Amino acid sequence: MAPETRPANRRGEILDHASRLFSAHGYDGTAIRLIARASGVTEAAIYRHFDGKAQLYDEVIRAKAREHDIAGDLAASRGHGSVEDILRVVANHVLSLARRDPELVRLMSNSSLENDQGRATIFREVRIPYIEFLVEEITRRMAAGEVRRIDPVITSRCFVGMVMDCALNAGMWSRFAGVEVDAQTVICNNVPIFARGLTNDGVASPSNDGV
Amino acid sequence: MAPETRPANRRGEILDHASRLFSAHGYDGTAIRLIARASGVTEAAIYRHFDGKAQLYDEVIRAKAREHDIAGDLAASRGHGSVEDILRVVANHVLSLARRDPELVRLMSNSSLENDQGRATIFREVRIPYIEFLVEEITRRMAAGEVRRIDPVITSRCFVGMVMDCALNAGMWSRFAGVEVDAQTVICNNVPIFARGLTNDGVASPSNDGV
DNA sequence: GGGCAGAGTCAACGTTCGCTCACCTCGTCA
DNA sequence: TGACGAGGTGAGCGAACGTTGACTCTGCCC
Repeated sequence: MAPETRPANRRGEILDHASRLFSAHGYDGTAIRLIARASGVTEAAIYRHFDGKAQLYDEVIRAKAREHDIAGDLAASRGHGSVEDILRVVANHVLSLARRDPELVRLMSNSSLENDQGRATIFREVRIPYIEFLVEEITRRMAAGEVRRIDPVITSRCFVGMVMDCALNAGMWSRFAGVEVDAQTVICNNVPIFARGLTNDGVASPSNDGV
Repeated sequence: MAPETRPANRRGEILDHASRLFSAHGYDGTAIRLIARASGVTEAAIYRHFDGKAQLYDEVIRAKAREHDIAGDLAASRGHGSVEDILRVVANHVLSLARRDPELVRLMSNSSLENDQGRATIFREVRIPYIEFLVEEITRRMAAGEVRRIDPVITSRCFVGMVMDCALNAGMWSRFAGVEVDAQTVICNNVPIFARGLTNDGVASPSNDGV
């Protein structure tokens, strides 16, 4: 077959196609042959760029996770607003990330036990930034008296877990309840509940309450 | 090979071994040969009992999910105690289920996208019972004025999602934080937060607060 | 006793898997 | 000009995969 024009970044192309296919069919369900065909090269060419399937998968996960600067995005909101505002920032970011990058969502829910390392990589790159941001904010506000005495780490992990679970299982919700639930509706319902449970006075916050 | 004694319930034995292996290695990662060897029969024998690998997997999921009568367990707590008590019942049940049946947990987090049906089965058999119980309880207590005006369905789904995420990712927690967090500690921290956010007066409940 | 159905074995089918080898074709640079 | 390395091809390796067909054994019913 005539290679009309040889692309400058074949490696990146392979990574893109591999990412799409891995997220669609899982690790075991995606054959190197398939990635090669999608990338317009032979399998041997892939082995010029990557050491093997496992390493290719790891690179896919790493690249996908590093595409987003979660910690950087969140840093802009550091120390601003009420606890409720902070929770809203985190929830909004998670859900918009899931909407913008469905492949990442599928990789997150796909990571099998064989590839425990990939699972850990996603956890570290995607989940930890949210948790650490939240821990810091909650701890600060607990010291200031805005937040009741709770365990900031457990609380942050569980809140992030709740939002992640929401993003991961959005498809299931519509399947079983019939109705599609908007992400904003979920946030408007749940963030105030959590915020109210966290704050010291039982009232959500001095911010706007009218929704 | 001499069949010393022919077991009465070969089919059940195969299901058991298949369940263990599928939960350990995933769908694609578990070969029929492996299940056969573990069950002490040949592969052909498995095809005497099941139509194929996909059907075997589906039966595994179905059997595993039906092992537990979640709705029946919860029914005993219907209408009793405060909202906080109800949340605690649900959280306790989920986490004790996860502790008693690690295979189920692994099947839940393993279900790949190829086997979307298995994923839906688990969702329906395991998650829905919790959600429906919670929706009913919250709706009742909202009518009675104990609970603020929120969306019972969204709230229930998110609470169950939070607890499920907690159960599913317990292994990751210990890996990244180093310390193992006890399930009871998580419940004692989070259930009151959620309950306080739900109730009308901002105070958790008339129940005991001393922990 | 004879036929039969269920349960199991053995051997193999065709396919797909991850991966490798020998070879080719460029652009680069001394 | 010519050596060379990066990047690509085509063929094919051995192994593992899901699945099947022909056969055997065994207990049960007529």
